[in-house]
Amino acid sequence: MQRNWIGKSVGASVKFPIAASPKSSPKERTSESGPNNQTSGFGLPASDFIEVFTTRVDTIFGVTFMVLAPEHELVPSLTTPEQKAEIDAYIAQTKKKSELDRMADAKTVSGAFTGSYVINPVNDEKVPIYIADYVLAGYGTGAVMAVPSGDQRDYLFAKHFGLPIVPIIDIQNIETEADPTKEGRYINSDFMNGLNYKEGTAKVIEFLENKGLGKGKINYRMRDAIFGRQRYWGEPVPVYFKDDLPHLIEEKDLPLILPEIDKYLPTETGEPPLGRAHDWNYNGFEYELSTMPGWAGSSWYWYRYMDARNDQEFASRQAIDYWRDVDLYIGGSEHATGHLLYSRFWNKFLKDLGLVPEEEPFKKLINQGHIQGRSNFVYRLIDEKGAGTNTFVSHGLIKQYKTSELHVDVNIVENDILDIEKFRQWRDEYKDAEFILEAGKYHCGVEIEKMSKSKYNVVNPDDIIARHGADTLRMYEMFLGPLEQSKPWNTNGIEGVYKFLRKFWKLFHDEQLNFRVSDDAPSKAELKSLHKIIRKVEEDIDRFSFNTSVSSFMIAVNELTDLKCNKRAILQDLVIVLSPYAPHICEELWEMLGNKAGTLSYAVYPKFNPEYLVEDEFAYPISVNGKMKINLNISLALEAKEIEDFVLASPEVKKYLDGKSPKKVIVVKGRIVNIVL
RNA sequence: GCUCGGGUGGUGGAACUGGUAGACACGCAGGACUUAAAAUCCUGUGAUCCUCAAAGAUCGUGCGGGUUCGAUUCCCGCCCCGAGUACCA
Repeated sequence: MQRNWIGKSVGASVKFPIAASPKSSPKERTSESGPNNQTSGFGLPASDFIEVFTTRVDTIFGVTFMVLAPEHELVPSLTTPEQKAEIDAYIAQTKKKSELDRMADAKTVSGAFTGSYVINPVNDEKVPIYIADYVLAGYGTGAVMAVPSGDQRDYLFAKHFGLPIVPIIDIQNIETEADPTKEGRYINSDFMNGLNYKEGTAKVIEFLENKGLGKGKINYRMRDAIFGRQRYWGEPVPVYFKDDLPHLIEEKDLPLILPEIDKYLPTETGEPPLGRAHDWNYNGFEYELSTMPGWAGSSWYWYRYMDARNDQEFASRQAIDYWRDVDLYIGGSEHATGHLLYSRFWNKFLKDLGLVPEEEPFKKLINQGHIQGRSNFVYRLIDEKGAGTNTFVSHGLIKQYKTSELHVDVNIVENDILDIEKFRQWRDEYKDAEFILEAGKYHCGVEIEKMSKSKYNVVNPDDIIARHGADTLRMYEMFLGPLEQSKPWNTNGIEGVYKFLRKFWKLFHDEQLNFRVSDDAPSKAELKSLHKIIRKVEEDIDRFSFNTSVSSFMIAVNELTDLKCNKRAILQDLVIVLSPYAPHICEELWEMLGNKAGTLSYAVYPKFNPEYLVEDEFAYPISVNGKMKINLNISLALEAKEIEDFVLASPEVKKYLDGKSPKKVIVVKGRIVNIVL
């Protein structure tokens, strides 16, 4: 995602000489363009050329016009007297359009002819110069060489203004739209004719370089790089103005602190809020009134966290060398292109200055998913006149009726079944509502949307905590699925987690719910259950897979319940392992087990002992031609050849062999046996 | 258009590094306990076919190919959904 945002494009920069027009001599143009009359990198006056950036310099023989952004600095000097009215009108029209309109309006073709021409450097053809708002002043040079046969925007523009469209590649199909292909061989391209894309590009760049009119170039585009904000909350910029020129304030006067102001609004004259400050100046000189954007601080704040009370420097070298970088960054993917990109950028800068040790600021990044809303609907019956009635049709039956869909509060719906009584109480207008039911129940429709009050799909966690407790909510959030996945909030499965916690509690209690834990030595099976979960949770935490841990806890508690296990030696360790997932209930049980209250967080995580998990037999799946047929219990002490003999000799397998001898037998010890017939 | 995710039962999801697809949970169905309900417990639950039953067979991880003894997993080509972004030459 960041690659896309940086916007690297590999291409070439090409200069198109402006054709001398009889009505405006080069001299006049030079005087008009004033400060632009500098020499360019090519050793010629900049204003005698229009420079463009292109990623397809190979298509230069297909150029049939040139387009400048309306804001381009050469527009006034290029406009001939006959075209002045049209150009002025067009510029006025684009200025009126907001940035948003311009984007929304992307499909409408508009533009105006300046009356001037440039010379195509490869074939000396005169090419008309237009202006159009599809060319952006802020990107490249604000000018494009238009190749209507290869670029769709140029194509539409050419069609609209009746400009020629010249095919330049033999296999190009340009009947209905532009064809940007790189396959095929060049035509209508003079010295490039017959060459392919790679050869042609090299050749044309060589040609332009020899003439001093072009060179290969890589363009970058950095968005949102503006560093000033006209608002109060932000770091003030340590700059003052003297004779209208900006100067940095002395280092000894840092940090510059935000001044107090009466209200956080622009001044009456339209200055930013800092303009309201009284006596806020630098030795009598005015400060810059903009403040820094949010990403100024967010691009390096983790270093400040390392040494927050340091009033001498942003953080001491000692602190930075100790903490170095951020081990794990968890955040939403909406930060991937903004905050996280700039953070890397700043960090590389700080590294180059030798102020920080690491090239990259974050070791690991996780984008957590978003919880979406899950809306429920009821379906109101419509009468012949098209008016809504007070009768509601269950979702499965709506095809048989004419209905309109209405959002219903998800808090009066359970597992998509509407609580009819609560619905009647929900709003006065529904108090006499009638229902057409399916098997006695009203089924609601479902849709995934943003969580929003207007959609009545907002679920308040407090309600869930009141009903099931904070541990249930916490575990259910983990149980829902992988951390990185977005999904709708849906409490349909919450009962399972709630039941699990009660079952867990019951392990420590007898049938009358008296606390009862035994000090007997644990059995092999109990130790196996415990150590399976110790290992599983350790692995799962390492890969941030919390949903699978919760499942495994359920398995462990189910097994221990079946074993009727109430042994301290097992349960105390289980409490420790479960405590990050269900801290409240575990803290309670920890204390009941006789430990000092509040010390569970300091308990040592139990040590996994693989010996308890050692098996001496394994139920090998036996497959025939890759398809699983049966399981055979075989000692794990046997080696591949012995396993093969055992399997082929067993009567259950002989049935599948049908008297034939197998072509091949694959044995993977401890995993599988596959017989190929 | 581009970039990044994702597609597995009725549902949320599991499957380590190519090795028993559907763990765990919800829902549903049936049963036990109960005057009843709640709670709790037990059994079943991918689809199709076959059978009185037991058992069995075939298909099955978005679609089409490929590699492999073996593919949800690897490769090639598509389709669909979600998020972000966009006249960027």
